[in-house]
Amino acid sequence: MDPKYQAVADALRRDIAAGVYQDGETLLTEAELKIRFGVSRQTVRQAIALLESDGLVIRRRGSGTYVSHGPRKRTGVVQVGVITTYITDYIFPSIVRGIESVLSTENCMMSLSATYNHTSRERVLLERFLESPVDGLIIEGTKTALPNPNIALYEKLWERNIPFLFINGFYPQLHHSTHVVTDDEAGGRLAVESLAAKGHTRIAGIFKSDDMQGHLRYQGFSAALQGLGLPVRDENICWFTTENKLTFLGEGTGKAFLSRLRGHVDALVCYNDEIALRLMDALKEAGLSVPEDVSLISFDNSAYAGICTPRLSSLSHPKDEFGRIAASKLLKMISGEKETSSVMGWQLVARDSIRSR
Amino acid sequence: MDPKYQAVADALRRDIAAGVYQDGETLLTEAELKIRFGVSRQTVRQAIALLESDGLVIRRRGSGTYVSHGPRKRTGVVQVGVITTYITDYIFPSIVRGIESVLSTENCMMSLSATYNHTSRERVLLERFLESPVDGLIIEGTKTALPNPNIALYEKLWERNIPFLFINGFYPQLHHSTHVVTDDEAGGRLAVESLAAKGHTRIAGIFKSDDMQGHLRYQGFSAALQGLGLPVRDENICWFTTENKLTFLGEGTGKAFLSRLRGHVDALVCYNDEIALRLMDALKEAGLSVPEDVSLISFDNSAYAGICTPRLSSLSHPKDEFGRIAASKLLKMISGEKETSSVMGWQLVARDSIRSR
DNA sequence: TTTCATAATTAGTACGTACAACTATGTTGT
DNA sequence: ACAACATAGTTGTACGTACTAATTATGAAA
Repeated sequence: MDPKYQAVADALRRDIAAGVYQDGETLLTEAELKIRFGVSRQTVRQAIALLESDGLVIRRRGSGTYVSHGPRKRTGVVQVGVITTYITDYIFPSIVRGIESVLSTENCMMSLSATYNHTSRERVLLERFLESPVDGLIIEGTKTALPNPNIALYEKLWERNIPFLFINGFYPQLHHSTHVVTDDEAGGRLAVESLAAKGHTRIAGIFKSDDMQGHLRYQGFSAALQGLGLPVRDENICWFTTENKLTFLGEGTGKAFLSRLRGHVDALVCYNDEIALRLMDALKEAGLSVPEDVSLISFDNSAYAGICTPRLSSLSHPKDEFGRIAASKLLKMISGEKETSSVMGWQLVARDSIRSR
Repeated sequence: MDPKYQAVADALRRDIAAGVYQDGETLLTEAELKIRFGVSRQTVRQAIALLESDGLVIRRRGSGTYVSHGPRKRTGVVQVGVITTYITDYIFPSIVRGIESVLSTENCMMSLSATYNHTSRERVLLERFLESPVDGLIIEGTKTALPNPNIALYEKLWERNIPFLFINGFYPQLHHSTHVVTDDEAGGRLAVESLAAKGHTRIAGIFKSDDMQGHLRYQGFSAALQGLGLPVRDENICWFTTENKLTFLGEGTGKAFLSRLRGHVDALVCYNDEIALRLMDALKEAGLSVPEDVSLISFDNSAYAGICTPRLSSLSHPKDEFGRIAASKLLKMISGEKETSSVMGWQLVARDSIRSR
């Protein structure tokens, strides 16, 4: 037979599960329970200790024992999980620094992990965060242009009442999710218009096919071309993916795209600085010089952009600020506030990779 | 004042940490403890309950209370805390990436925080990690050349059986701590010898005064000068700190040091690339050119070193590897193995900042 | 109505006692 | 030599009492 304190704890567990007690309300004092169950106060305390270690109730000296039947328990330190595609490369250090700068002022700890843009890793990470729960998550979507196989896990986060927020890319399948993103469609337009303003008319583009950013930048790109009455040729568009980004310029369609440039194209819109750098190498290899033969514009304004030769003209967004906004938004969500999504604009940082015609 | 059961628990934790009790052996019965501490058996039980929930002891009814002095049970997800001075600047992204690459293959989560080289922040972080415990910690020491005010917290980690490991710098006050560091004394010697090999004899140095790395590099620096029969002049040494690193070259002793260089000094050993870059700016300002007027060698071989003009000759250590070694060592410590410290060597990456005389 | 002091209420700490359940060990009987 | 039993020692459960510390409610005073 179970000991009495076990029996009392079980009875209380059942009551709590059945919803006998309201959420934040105090419904059971030790004195009352002592009478109700006909046991000593010590035994009641022993039972409640079990519930407390399960996180079902919270005891507050002088006040009462509260059923924490619902959302969050906010015990001192707030645990925030951050899932990005990469941690320490490219523009991510800046974003992470922004996030950290906000979290460090609050009483927060940041658990950082990387997906390397693989949904399989995203799945593993989400499962870990579900197993040892956090108070909130900041997530950079993985391959957001493709149907995401981990939607069920995100819905589990919803059920567990763990707030989460997307940065850079999010999943359209998940309705009403909050996100902090750049206005990539507008960015695509701005890139084309910046080139057109310098007299370029034959404009090609390289885009990433598995990210929503790639699709949107392409969308803005082609919309702007149409708006300016410039031709949109399929053969002037080159697509790459996470998996072939290191090699696509040297093989298959990428190689064909490159060899077609001379004489057909004045300017190129690049998905981001990382690819722009690879492209510049490939162009040099092919005997084309930037910006004399081809002008170049890209996205992100990473540290590389100001360093390479020629220096890259690149669209910029405030990366630290980006992280700070995301972090403070998430903290508000954790404390129960509703938050709406933010969309941030791009600004051209003009350098040497665009030539006037 | 702490309640008695807390005091008893703390005393027992200390004893266990100090190795008073053998591992599997039962060494403490409630009756004995009751007499030893002069408290009631209930109070003893309350204390032991704390130890048990920490996994330090195991109670077996009818048998005794056993010190489980060994590895803690690896239940599911392993939480690893990482405390560095900075997260996203300089060489830290590489180190963090190394750590992450190991942790991600195991079932680990990484909680990342930065001290910005302030012991007050180190204190806050350690308190947080004690409050919501992790399975292990990788810590970069803060101002390791100065007496550390948070030693008591580190000893608490010992008592709690939470393994921790230092990288880059550690605290000599903490005996028998494990660390993964570079051989800074040898580095200091190598820097001087590399300059001397190019014919430099009048060699000055800039070092950080609040890190042990600074002291050791200086130690190797001056030992090498003496070994080569070269003069070691105090006025050829410039010290800076975390707090004045942005400004010291423009004021006070730093300014005086700079203005003394011309005509008195052939070559400079710099604490690291970050300071070397600032120095190069200051030298240009002062009308001195590198390497024509002054040769320069520094430490860390950061990404900057290959980019700036002139490109910096810098001592290098494998930063990713550094993080990987630290992480896998910690994981072994978490599973109960004893680990010894590692010291890694430096290798000169020669570029353009050293001129032959 | 606000402010402040006080009382009442509630959980936390600490001690004590008694007995139950279990384990280890030694003793006895076969 | 082996099994059954008894016993001492250990932790677990349960109750009781008394007091402390924190919070909340109350009521008087301003």
